[in-house]
Amino acid sequence: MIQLYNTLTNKKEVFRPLTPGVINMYVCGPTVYNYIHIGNARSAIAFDTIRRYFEFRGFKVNYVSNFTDVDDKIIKAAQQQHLTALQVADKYIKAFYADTDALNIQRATLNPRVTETMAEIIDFIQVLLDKGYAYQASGDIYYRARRFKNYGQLSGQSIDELEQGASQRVTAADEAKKEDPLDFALWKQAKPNEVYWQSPWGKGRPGWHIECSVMATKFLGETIDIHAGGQDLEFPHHENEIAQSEAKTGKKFASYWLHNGFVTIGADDQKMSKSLGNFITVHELIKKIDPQVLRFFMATTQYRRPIRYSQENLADATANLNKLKTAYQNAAYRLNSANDGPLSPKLQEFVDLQRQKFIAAMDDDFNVQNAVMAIYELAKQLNISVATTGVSKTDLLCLQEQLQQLTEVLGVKLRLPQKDKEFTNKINDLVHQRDLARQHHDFAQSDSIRDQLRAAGVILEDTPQGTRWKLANG
RNA sequence: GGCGGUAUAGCCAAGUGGUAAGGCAGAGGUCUGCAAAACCUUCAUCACCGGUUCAAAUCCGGUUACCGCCUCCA
Repeated sequence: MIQLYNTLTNKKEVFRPLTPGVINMYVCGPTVYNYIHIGNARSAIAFDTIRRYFEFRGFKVNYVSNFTDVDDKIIKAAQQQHLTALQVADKYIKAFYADTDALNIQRATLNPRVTETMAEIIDFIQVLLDKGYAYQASGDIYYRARRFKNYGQLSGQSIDELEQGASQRVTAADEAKKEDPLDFALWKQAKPNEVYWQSPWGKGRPGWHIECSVMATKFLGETIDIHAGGQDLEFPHHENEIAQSEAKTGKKFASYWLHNGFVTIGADDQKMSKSLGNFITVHELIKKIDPQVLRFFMATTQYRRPIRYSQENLADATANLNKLKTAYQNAAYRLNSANDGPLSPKLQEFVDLQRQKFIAAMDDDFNVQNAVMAIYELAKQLNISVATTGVSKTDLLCLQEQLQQLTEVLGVKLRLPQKDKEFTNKINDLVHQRDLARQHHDFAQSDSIRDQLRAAGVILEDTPQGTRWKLANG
């Protein structure tokens, strides 16, 4: 039984998809005018991990995440870079895939783009106009927020309080066109030299909120199981999506709303955001650190909690990940000399127990902190087994496989890429020379070889089964 | 002003009534020619005040601090 914290009700609820065994999930994607920063990555990692867990539990997940490929920021970037809006979008979509692939984020089932969904967006707006939920105002189309009786249900805001907040601000030029400050744009009239689409209301482009309503309902149906995104989207973006979608279909838009916490940075733990300018792009960061470390760092924090970005926390994550990788690799080395034999029932029982604990923790709103404990238990037992005389290959493989499977749910790979054969032979040769020196108690010579290898990034470890080696950088 | 979220050891963090999981770092030990890796041992009364209770980090009331949303932002 999986429980999710539903932002719509502010409660943990038992998760029941509309169709048993199938999950339709929509995650708000990025506006592609820049490289994604690690806050964006956090969101992608959080929901990728959730998706992986659902799949681990046997669900089929239809995972749709959009690209906002036309908006003010893109148009501005295009003008600055002397490119078309389309070219800017294409460039950063490509970069998005490069970054997310490095972070082992599975590709979505579908990544629809706003510019490829224009006909449906126009139709959708037309329905809202026909139903009286929208109105024209000098070329723009706005949504009548007050007309939608449940407006504010997701964010827990009362309409009047919102109005109070809004009233403190200076009214912009566009505000004057609206009937009510709460209203938001569905369609914006094109300004000179802007990219535009032809509509029944003239040349223009969609407002920000409408695209997600259209794409979610188009590709996943009028009622979807899970709608997800960052906490900053809860209001007004998701609130407006509900208003648009439910006004059109008369049906519940999404059963469960999930919102991930922010990445914070600096002494005062400020939210990392593009508007504050305090962001670090994935593109730059993964030049300096192993993308798997970033993945591990973010995937091992429960999705609703904030993540404090700091060198210390990153170093912590590195150490923890290395611990797991080392256990996995040491087992791989030990397998060469392990005995054949049946699986020990006691070990089987232990492994099953850890797996159950992992599942119980993840079932509880993806409590990854508790889930990861089972992973550490497996790694510890693996280390103990590796050091046990006469351990069977079967036992080692059972532990190793389970460790691998559970970390893979977090999107973290423990298995190393194949090393170059020529390189491997060269190292093995030196290791052999060192072993000979050690046999003759020529420790000056053996230590010299070890130092030489260390300088080359190869670390030697002597075990009762012989000398194993690994690369310093993992 | 409204709404929401946090506050547990140097750091990350679990824990929703029964006397503080786990990881990193630190200290000590075992193993090793020395290392490395690993294993073992050790390390906190839970922001503050008051209340309920045989018993509270956990429930109730209040206070403080920090963060976020209400405007484009994952």
